[in-house]
Formats: sequence, C-alpha cells, structure tokens
Amino acid sequence: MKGKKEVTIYDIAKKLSLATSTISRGLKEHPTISKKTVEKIKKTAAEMGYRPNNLAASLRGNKMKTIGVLLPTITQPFLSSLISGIEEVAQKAGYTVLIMQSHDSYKEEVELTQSLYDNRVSGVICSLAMETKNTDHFKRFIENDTALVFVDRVPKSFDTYHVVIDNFAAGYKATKHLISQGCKRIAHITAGNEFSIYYERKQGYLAALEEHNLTIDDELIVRVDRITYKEARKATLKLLELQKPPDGIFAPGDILGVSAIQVAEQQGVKVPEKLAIIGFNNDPISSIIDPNLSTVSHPAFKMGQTSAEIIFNRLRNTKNKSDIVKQIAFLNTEILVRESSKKS
Amino acid sequence: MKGKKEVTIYDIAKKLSLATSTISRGLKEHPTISKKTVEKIKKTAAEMGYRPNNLAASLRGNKMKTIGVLLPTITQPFLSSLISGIEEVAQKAGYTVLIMQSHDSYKEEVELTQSLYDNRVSGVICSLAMETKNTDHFKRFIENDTALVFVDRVPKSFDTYHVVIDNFAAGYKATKHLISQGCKRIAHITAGNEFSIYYERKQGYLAALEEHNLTIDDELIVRVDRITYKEARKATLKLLELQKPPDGIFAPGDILGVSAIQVAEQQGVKVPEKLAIIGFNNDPISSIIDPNLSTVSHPAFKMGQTSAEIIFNRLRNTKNKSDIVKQIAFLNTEILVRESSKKS
DNA sequence: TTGTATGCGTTATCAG
DNA sequence: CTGATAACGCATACAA
Repeated sequence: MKGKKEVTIYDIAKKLSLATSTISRGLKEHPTISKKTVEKIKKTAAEMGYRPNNLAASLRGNKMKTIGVLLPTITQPFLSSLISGIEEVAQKAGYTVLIMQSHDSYKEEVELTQSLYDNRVSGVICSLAMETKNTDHFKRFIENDTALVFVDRVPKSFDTYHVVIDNFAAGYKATKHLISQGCKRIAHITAGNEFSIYYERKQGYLAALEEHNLTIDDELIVRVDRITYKEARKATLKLLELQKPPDGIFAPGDILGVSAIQVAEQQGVKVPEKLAIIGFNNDPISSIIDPNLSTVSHPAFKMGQTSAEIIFNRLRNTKNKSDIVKQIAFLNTEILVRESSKKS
Repeated sequence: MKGKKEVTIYDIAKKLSLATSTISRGLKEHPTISKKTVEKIKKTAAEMGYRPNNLAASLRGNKMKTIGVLLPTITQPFLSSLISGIEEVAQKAGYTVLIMQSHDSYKEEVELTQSLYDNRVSGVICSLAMETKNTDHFKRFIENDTALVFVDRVPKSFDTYHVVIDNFAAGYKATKHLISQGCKRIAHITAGNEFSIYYERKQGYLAALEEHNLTIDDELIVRVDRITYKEARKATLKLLELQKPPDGIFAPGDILGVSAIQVAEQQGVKVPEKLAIIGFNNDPISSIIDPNLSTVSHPAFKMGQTSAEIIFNRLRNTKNKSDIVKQIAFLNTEILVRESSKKS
C-alpha cells in the first residue's frame, strides 16, 4: 500500500560502501571530499532517484529554509505583487515561501503567527492586519532569532526592520497635487485606526491643506470600515450629497478612487472638471478605467524584493544580529497624473 | 548571542517528573492520559512557553502538514482567488500552504516540483505552466503517496484528481451567446498549445460556429503569446484592421476582453453596437470597465476549496488510495451577460 | 495510566 | 580525505 520507500543517504552509502557522512558531504560538494568521490556520489544519487529530505536537515538547525509571509489578504493587486517580489528573491536563495492571510483579523494574525513559529521558519515578512494594535505576538520571533521584517503596514513601536513608503509624504504630495489643479474643497476617505497607513496619509492630507490655508472641514473626511467598492460607493455618495460638495477627492486607495469616479459619473458630476480625483497604489484598474485615475505609485514588487533581501542579509550575518534594533527602508513614491485630476 | 533555547517536551517532562511520552500524549489529549495529567501538562507547557516543533513531529511521518501550491503566477485575480479558497480549507484543517510560481515556464515548474518534494509536503495542488507538455515530473508525488490535484490547467494524460470547468462547453456557450445576439463574423483570440484550456475553449467556439452554419474564417482567429494587455491590444488591432472586420469577439480571458473593448473604442468602433465582446473569468475589471464586459464566470475560489477538500479527503482515507486512479470534478460556469454584448 | 527505548534522515564533531 | 557516532525534538511500540 505504501509508496516506495524513500532513497536516503544511507542507501547510497551502502551501495557505494562509503559512510553516510561522506555522502552527506559529497552531495554538498564539501571541499574535503575528493572530486572523484563527489562525482561518484552525485551520479549514484541521481541514478537511485535520491532527493534530500529538507525536514531532516532542518531539524538539526531548528529552522526550515522557509520564509513566512503574513498578509491581510492576497487577492489584492498590491499584495500579490508584493508576494511576487518576495518569491523571486526567495527562490533565488533556495528558500520557499509560506503564505498566510490574516483577513485583517487580529485573532487570525495571532494564530497564524504561532503556526509560522511552529513551522520554524527562518524569517517572517508581515503586513499587519487592519485590526492589529498590539504586536506582542511577534516578540517570539525576535527571541528565537527569526528574521522579522514588517512591510507597508508596520507597527508603531516595534524595533525591527521596516519596509515602507512615506505615507505622510505621499498623502501630502497627492493633496498638494489636487491643490495645484485648483481644488479648494478637497475631501478625503480614511480607514483603519491611528496605527494604520491611512492615518499617516490623512496626516499628510491635513498638512497640505494647512500649508495652503485651506480650511479643514470635518464633513469632508469620511471613513470606511473596509476597503471595498461597496463601502467606497457609500462614502463617495455621502460626499456628493453634501450641501457644499467637494471639488476634489484624495482617495488613499485605487479601489476607493475608482469607485469615486464611477459614483461621480453616475451622479452626473464631471470628472475631472467638477471633481478631481486621485487614488493610491497604481493598481491595474487605475489605468483601465475611463477617465484614467491619477494615483500614487506604490512600488509593491520592489517592496517585496527589499523585504526578502533584508531577511537574507540578516540571515547571513549571524554576528551583528543584535546591533541593529531598528531599520527603516523608505521606498520612493510618485504622483502619476492622469485624466481624473487634470483640471488645468 | 543565540536566542533563548527552545522549550521542548523534555523540559516539561523534567519539570513535572513525567516521561516525555506522557507529555507528548498529554499535549494531544490522548485518551489514555488522565484528565488531571493532561491539564497539568497543558498548563505547564503554556507557562513555560512551549511551542511544538512541527519539523520534528513531521520527520517521523516523513510529511509536513503543508500543501504545496504550484501556479503560473499569483498576480492574477483568478489565481489569487483560487489560492484564497485553498488557504481557507487548509487553515481549517491545520495545514499550511506553500506557494510557488512557475511563471508559465516548464523549467521552473520542474524545479519547483522538486523543491516541493524536498520539503515533503502532504499534498500538491497545481495548475500547469503554459509551456508544459510533459508531466513526468509529477510522477514522483504519486510514488511517494503525496496527494496530487491538478486544477484549471490540467494535463491531458495524467491519472489523478482534476478540478476544472468544462472549457469546451464554456467556449461553446460564450460563442453561442454572441450568435444569439446576431453576430455573424465572430473572432476569437487564442493562446497556448494543444494541451491548454485555451485550446478547449477554441474547440467550443468552433463547434458553436459549425452548429450554426457560420463559416470558420481562419483570419478571425488570432493568437497571443502571453495573456497581457499589450499582446491583446495588438491582437484586437489586427482583427479590426481586417478587410472584413468581425462583429463579435470571444476573448477567452477578461484581460483580452477588456483590451478589446478599449482598442475598439479608441478606433471608433462602437461596443456592442458594431462589435459585441465577451470575456472569460469574471475578473473584477470586467464589471468596472465601461461598457461592462460580458464574461463567463469562473468559480475560482470554489475551485480552490474543492481542490483542497479533495486533498484532505485523500489524506484521510489512506486505505483506498489506489482505488481511484482518476477523478474529475467539473465546476459550473455561467454566462454573465453585461453591456459589451447586448445587441438586442 | 504512565514509562522506556528507539527511530525518523541528516549533519556536525571528533577520530582515524 | 573518509568513517563512526551523537544529536536534533517528537511519537510510537512495547513494557510495566
């Protein structure tokens, strides 16, 4: 009933009348093994259909050659690109990628964190769930010498590696762009708690308004519970129904921005003439929708690569691991001006 | 310099003056251990910060509680939904998900297959790379008793579980829909080799034409090398520039369909009046683009769930593993009629 | 109900 | 350059 028994280095050893240790070393081209022997071992191994057992190998070092990736969701262009970036770097390094979705739930995040730990991954790359405020569940990784990198949605007060964009600056730039197009009443859609990227973006938005002496009107700032088309639709509608509707919207996500465009058109509000809109992320839809959505480029793939590279650097230098307690990599963002915000 | 040493069942045993085997059993609530002892063990384990080592546990059974997922890419709505479905089921079953991207390359697929094997995953869910014709690299899983399920892009001649939609029927239905809207010259965009889902869809398209006595015009069938907006644009342009351009396009993917809509509009060809278009997959963009793209629903999430369920069923019933050599689950598809194809 | 002993496949250490 | 052996952490067969 069982499948064929596995070929182990022991089998190879027996066949070649060598010690298992020699086989083990030969397979890894250890310098102390003669060329000839190495070749012989490799040849025989291939013939016998030998395949290493990463499990057994990892048991000694107590770590799998695996990077755990913990994200809110993966069905989002930005995040799947991020994974792609991680994957590319990991694959080259001979590591595999374990992916988990927190669905923006704190509870799930905590559980998955444990699962990752139980699997003894070498490193963890995480973007926090929207709900998450306390990040104590990550401490175990530090104590255990597991490389830890937070990306995009990072905790405020956790000393480790962060890969982010400057959300404040991006929000500021986006808002300023709308102002430069002549907008006077700029609305904003926000989400999450005070630890979230959306909070930062909002701060940037507020700063830009202040700098240009535009009054900050609370009714122009609406909140969504989740980033969905439906929620965004409601939010936009609310804005358009105001006594004094906005002439610009800074939507901190393209889903929100696209929704805004659609609702506006449905309501007969011309974009960008009557209402300029800028989104965030540069999702594929942003350049498909008509009018094209201006947006802020978010280097997702690059962020993934960078995160993974940090992990591997950290893994390589076992020495100075405790030297750096915190390091933040800021990646560049750019305002992509497209049709939805071109008034001038 | 090292992190704290790990707490093992041995440490717990020492602390409680019990045998490691008792601890091991107590942790899993083995019936032969007294309630009291179980509780005591669990409490102490928690206090000491014990976390199981899946590596060690798996080494005995020679399999990790992990499902390997091998896909062409993950940055595609259809595939990331599929993963989501797999993830959900796996998470409930206490399994983790290892994800790899073949980037539609045969070579990468073979390598990743090995990597999956080396990690001793319990099951593999795979959607084949576009390039792949030979699937011998999957045989090892069968021999090794690793549950194997192919999903969506499945091999022609491999006896194992398949989870698919009826691509022929879907292609037939989509084409028939266009015919019912009065189209006489229906174009088609195709891709991949004769083992691909696109081939099946094309066959369905051809069958529908034949059934309705529409002449099959080779110049109406164009081929793209990869499913990208750019490629699709070129293909559509080619069609529109024909002496006798088509009055309908069956695009076997929403990316292709969306591109077709855009190119048509740019060229001043009214959709659907002059050109009816239907896509495939029901990607998010299909209902965002204006006019909305008619499409064929592809139950991605469901396919993921089904694939995972098959894996776990198979894993549970170790007995009759060789009884079923091949089993195909066909999931339902539906024509979603939207603006882009509504002539009548 | 609990304890003892052993093995899973590999690698590191220490000998030769 | 190669060999013997212990160890990684856990789970099981067999004893008690």
